[in-house]
Amino acid sequence: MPELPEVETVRIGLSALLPGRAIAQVEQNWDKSFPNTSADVRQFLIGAKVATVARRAKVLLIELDSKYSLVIHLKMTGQLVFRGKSGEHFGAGHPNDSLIGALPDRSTRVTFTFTDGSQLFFNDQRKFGWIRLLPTAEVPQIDFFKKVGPEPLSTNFTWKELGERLRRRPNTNIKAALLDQTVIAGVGNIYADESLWGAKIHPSTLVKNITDAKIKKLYASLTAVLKIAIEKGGSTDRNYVNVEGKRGSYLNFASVFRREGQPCLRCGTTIIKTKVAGRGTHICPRCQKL
DNA sequence: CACTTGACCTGTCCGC
DNA sequence: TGCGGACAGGTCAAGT
Repeated sequence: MPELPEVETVRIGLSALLPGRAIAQVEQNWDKSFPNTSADVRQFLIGAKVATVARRAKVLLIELDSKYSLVIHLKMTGQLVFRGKSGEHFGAGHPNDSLIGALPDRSTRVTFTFTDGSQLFFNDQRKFGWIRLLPTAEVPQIDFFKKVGPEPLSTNFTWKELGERLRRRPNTNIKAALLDQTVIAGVGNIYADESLWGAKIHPSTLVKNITDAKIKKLYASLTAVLKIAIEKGGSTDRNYVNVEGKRGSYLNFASVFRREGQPCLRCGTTIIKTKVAGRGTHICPRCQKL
């Protein structure tokens, strides 16, 4: 589910809510969602205060004042929903806009309760997501962070670097290369399809057959799509919600994702859905030719 | 080694 | 309505 824009939206939400709050209690009903608890919980989690909330790739980092951090991956259906103690409302808009009802519910895997009575719920229908508690200094050493590629929206990420990194996978198709987190961080199925449409590249095109001119276009469309998606609060296809339980609106502005059967916004040709790199893939068959 | 496929899970939707 | 199968936004491990 959540890709870079969705995780960034959650990070922004948590950054406004969590710092300064101290954890009083942690409950879980599915051990695999938060495997390393026991002794660590008591020593470095209970009583610890949230310092900052950061993001790298699709991973959230909640840094505590105990020199430990909560490392969270939402995978396909993870949600982090914050609730004040009864009656207390946080965030913009009406609380009834939340897609999530009373919590905990049947998809709640972990519940963090803060000393002021507020709560953070980790919901995860498919149970693929996870939370780890690690010493903050060791976080960059986990396998995923050692291998993950650069942040596409960082100021020093250029079209040339995108090209160099993509071309380490010359014989695979461009969609699989974009989805490969060791090539570039944070791109998933939605924004791969959106950015390839923007650059008029067929997702099955082998990387070695893509020109520099096309790489430049892809860089421009990818960075633009990610920025717009963050502005729109991400994409809600099925499960994704922000920390208030509300949907993101990017799909109202999407060019191809979930628009099969509808006209291409450039040429009017009907958008089709196929399968590339094992994933549902949306293309304009006229704008994106092999 | 480069690349692709299956597994991890639950829930929903579609065709018979 | 019931039931089987396909599919869903991610990432690893295992397979070719």
